[in-house]
Amino acid sequence: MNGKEAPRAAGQVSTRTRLERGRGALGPALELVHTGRAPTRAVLTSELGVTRATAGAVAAELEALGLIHVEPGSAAGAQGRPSHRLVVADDGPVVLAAQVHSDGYRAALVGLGGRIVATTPGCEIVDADPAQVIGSVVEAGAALLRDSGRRCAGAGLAVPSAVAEPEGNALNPLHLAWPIGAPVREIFEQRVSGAGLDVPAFTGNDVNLAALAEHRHGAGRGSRDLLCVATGHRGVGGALVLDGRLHTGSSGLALEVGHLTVNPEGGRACHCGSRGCLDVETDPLALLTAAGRTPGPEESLLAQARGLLSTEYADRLVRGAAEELIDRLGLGLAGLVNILNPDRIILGGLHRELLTADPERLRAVVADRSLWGRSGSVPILACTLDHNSLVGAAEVAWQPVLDDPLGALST
Amino acid sequence: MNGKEAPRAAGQVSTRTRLERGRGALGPALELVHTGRAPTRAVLTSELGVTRATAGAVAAELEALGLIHVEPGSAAGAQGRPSHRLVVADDGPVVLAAQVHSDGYRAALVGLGGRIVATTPGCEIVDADPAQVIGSVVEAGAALLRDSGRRCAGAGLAVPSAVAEPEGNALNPLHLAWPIGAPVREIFEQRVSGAGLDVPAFTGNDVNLAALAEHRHGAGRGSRDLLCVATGHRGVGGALVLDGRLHTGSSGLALEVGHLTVNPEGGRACHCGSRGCLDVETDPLALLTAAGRTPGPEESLLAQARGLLSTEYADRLVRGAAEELIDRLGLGLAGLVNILNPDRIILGGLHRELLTADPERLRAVVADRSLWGRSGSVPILACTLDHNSLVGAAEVAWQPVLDDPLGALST
DNA sequence: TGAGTTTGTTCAATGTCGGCACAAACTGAG
DNA sequence: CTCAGTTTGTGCCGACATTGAACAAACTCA
Repeated sequence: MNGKEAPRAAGQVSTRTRLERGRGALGPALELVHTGRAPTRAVLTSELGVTRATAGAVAAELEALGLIHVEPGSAAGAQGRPSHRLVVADDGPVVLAAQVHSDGYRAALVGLGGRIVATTPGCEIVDADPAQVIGSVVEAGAALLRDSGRRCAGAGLAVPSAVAEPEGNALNPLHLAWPIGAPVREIFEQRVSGAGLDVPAFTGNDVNLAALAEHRHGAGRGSRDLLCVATGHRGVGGALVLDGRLHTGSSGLALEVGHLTVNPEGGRACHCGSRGCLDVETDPLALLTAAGRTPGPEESLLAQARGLLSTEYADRLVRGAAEELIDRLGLGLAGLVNILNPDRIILGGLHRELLTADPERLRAVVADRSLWGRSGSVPILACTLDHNSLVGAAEVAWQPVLDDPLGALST
Repeated sequence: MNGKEAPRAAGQVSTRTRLERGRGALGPALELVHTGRAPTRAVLTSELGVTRATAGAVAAELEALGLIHVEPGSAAGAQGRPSHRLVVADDGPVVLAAQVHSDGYRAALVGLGGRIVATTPGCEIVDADPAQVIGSVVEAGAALLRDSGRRCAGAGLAVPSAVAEPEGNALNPLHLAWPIGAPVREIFEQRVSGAGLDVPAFTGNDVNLAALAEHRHGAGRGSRDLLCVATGHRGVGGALVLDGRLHTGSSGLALEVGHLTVNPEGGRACHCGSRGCLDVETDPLALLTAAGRTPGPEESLLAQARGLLSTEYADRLVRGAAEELIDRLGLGLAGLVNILNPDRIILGGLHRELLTADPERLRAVVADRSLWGRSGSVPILACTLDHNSLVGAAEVAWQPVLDDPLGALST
């Protein structure tokens, strides 16, 4: 108990320890390469706002970590010495991405840059128990991982439900027949570590994750205020990406846009108790019934609705139904524009098809019902990424590495 | 043209120059003192996450800049050596804050910590020309500044209109009889520099600025996702403060909540062409007419509505009118909660009075129409600051100093 | 082939911040 | 009143990321 031999450990320790620091610009640099905004070392230098010396050191360190490759030379055609190309390492670590939706589940390995390295085929769900389903998809992903022999840096899961923060419970997995409040994050974390993976695991809403993926690798690139609205098989989801970060609100429930009123004169009854909600007015079932079709059991509602739009759009009834949905969707988007003032809107699922069917009509409705200035003429684009929820699940799994490559990979 | 004598200046210069850097933690430290979150040097140390040595150096530098005072000792009652108190300098710089609303204008000098150092009485508007009005309020502020003899660090103006970014035009100054699109920022900047003040000048919407002020010094302290809704004399405004920063959207038009539909069964006609908008259903005029009163010309509508609530709330007709407005307001807030998922809501203007009249009713409506989890039980509080728009105008004027004290004050 | 341009590399200098030791200022018990 | 215990302020040194500048390398164009 001699003070000299046992100096107090709790003296004036700062919150940031040495280990988790690493080189300061390492994270931002990796994010620039990851999102394709730094194709060469020269633009990395200017994007980071540092000297060439620092950028060189940072790039070298990322290469030493096995995350990127620095490829010298390459005839650029421009004047001066060609800059080294920065590319994502094709033999680097991957993350395990998983998605569950009302029609099935899928697992994949995703590298930096949003590249899907390997994927399982879509599997059907045979059990309504969330622990079973999540266990299956994690197992499928772990099998992919074993086959690939690559290092795993994290795991992410996309579910078709709002996920409450900070608990990680699925609050409305209505179309999965899961119990309300199912602890999906806890289940996923358990299954991931149960599969022998000692990596951080994240769970999020599928539309949120899709928006994140589109922001980094798809139609949302470069946007600072990105609004994403999508309908999958049933119901409508929304997401907002602000300054490159997903905005999920204080408890993960932001952008639950399904119950915006878009049919003031009544409309279809919604399970929320109200009528004319975006959820029931613009989803695949709404299109089918508006077109006078009775949905069959052989295909998913989304597939049937898509088929209707692509093959029978000339039909007067189908076209009328589509225009009705477009008007309703436009009303909902205009309401969101007045509140959020995004600089870009991207649409996924059936909404994507509605946009491509008649982009002018949708844009006109949004502009007409938005109030002032340029907010009404916000660009509306279609999602461009395949499996964007899956890639989004990978994005959140990558995030710790993007924030602090040295710290996340040293463990 | 000798390369040796004239070295290229554009070599590998980084974007951050030496002058605008200053000590790294200087800005965060000043913000902590400014918002009252660092009353002593000890908590400054822990809040910044640095060592005592660094915190001491930072505090000393802020004192050398004349922004704060470091007062040694002060019997704290607790164990150990009492920590030096950090207080805002009462002889330091001030900013010029100005506000224009439909009833008049006011100028003030505001120090750090949101302290109003001096203020003009409320002045009536005699001219509908924005340049005249803004000129008058700047002149009044400049006179205050001359009398005080203190240094001016910036200027801010609050206007009752959406302000489009990046131009700074007032898009809906309807109740001021200003032309739509009046270049208020340009006018304000011109008048400020015309008054001999070589300081940055900022212009914003009054509710936005009020929300910022409440976040830093009032009912919004500590909130990470703050929603503010307020009605002044006519119309309803909203604001969102995310992580301490005002969220104005991509072109300054976010949170234009006035045209949310809150009366689905028709309701009053709004100038936007629709019916049942929040704007016309919950403003002072709506209360007066719902209570069967014809507004008189002697007082402002807000004052008359406030008077009605405070003196005649026992009246069946008045109470019924108030409850109708509360239900409509609750419907609007619930819609915003579903989209934004704030962790706190604060209400200003007449909405504040409606909340205090029957808080339970309002909270019940919001909870009933919000969808899941805790998002519906979000705390709803009344604004607490006097002149919060004025203090908010000061906040944006202070912002450059808070971001980089050394750079902002060295010029 | 050489001038001009742009980029990568090396290295010393700089400034910030962490870690440590010690002094200072208070409380509370005997 | 004194002394142990606790918490905070200060001075000093070292680690280290980053700058700045000089120089080499790689390409285009005349």
